[in-house]
Amino acid sequence: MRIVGHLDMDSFFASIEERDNPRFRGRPIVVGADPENGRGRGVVSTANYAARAYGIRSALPITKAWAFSEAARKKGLPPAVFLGVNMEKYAEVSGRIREILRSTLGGNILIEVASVDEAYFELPSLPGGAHTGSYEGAKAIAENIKRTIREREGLTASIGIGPNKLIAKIASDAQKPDGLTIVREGDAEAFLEPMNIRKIPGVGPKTEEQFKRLRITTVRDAKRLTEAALTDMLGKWGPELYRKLRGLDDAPLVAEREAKSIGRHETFAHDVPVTDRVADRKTLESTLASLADDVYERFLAEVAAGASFSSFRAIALTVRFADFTTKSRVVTLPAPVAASDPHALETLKFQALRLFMPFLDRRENPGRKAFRLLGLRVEHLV
DNA sequence: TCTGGGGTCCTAGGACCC
DNA sequence: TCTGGGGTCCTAGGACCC
Repeated sequence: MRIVGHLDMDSFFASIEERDNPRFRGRPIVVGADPENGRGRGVVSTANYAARAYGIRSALPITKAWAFSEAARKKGLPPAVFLGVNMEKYAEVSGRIREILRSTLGGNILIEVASVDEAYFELPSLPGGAHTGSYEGAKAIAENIKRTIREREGLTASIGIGPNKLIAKIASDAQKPDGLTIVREGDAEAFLEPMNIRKIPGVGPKTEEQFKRLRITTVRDAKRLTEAALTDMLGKWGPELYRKLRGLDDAPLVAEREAKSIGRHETFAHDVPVTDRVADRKTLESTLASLADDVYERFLAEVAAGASFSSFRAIALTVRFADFTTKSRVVTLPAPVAASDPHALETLKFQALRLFMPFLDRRENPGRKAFRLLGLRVEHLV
């Protein structure tokens, strides 16, 4: 038997901003793109619970968030406060929370940092299957973590405890915010059955749509399907989902994740047309160059910080057109480019440009569509 | 009301080799 | 005289997650 915990910070970015800006305390707060009075480009990153009451949530277009806020204002409610994403600050807080986890849990408890605002931990079990811990013990640990985060950071977190990562993660979401949900092994199936199929990590809009056509909305409904039927439907993911629907998951915690690629992409404030105008060409080329600078800088920083890789072998370019169609082009180089190579950045810029040039051309861009986004990524890190 | 930016993983087809 | 089977690498696209 395993005992796994999942810690999930509550509306992390927005909560940090609310904490750091006392004048916004209690107000709806939206962290994300600049709304530019309703004409902004981009989406909501995080909304606090007051903003969610207006219908504002993560991934919502910022224009729509603005409209919701305006609608509330016209009803005499406080409008939302819109703030940009200060990733450096959030990463710092994230690091301190990681330290709280480590010090609270002690040395022999495995921790997996899953993202800037999520982490798993697992209580050690003995080879025979007996357990050094218990669900009661896990509950005390979770309460201690939550209390310490509240005292030291002034933030709330939700924690789920279960027999595996899957159940722990779904449990942490079950009673947000400031929740603590414990699901014992024998209760896992009953816990999942009434839930919407979308609660299973890995089931997104497309899979949901496939299920809808079969009149399936809940986990209980989906359990009607045999493993073979799910495999026909979803390929390799089918058997995995078959087990997840039954609360089964043996994925181990991974203490140290290493990057497999490093990239950056940028949406233009206004689409850049394909013209012969020098200014437009300059915008495209200088954007590519600055993407390359950033990617290379971050790649170097990773290497310097002791990553297991020290070179890249592939370069990928992403182009998104005004109509949102997206194309990618990858080149795998004959030999890896080392971080120490004095021409590494030059190579990156040259290859980026080489991959991009055809998109200015009728062959790769017959409609002469304007560019919405450019992206650059180094892959195949070795 | 048009749809960010950082990623991971999977699929499928073609080239190429034995 | 029309076509095998296994394996690897590469490329493009898409689903999904936070």
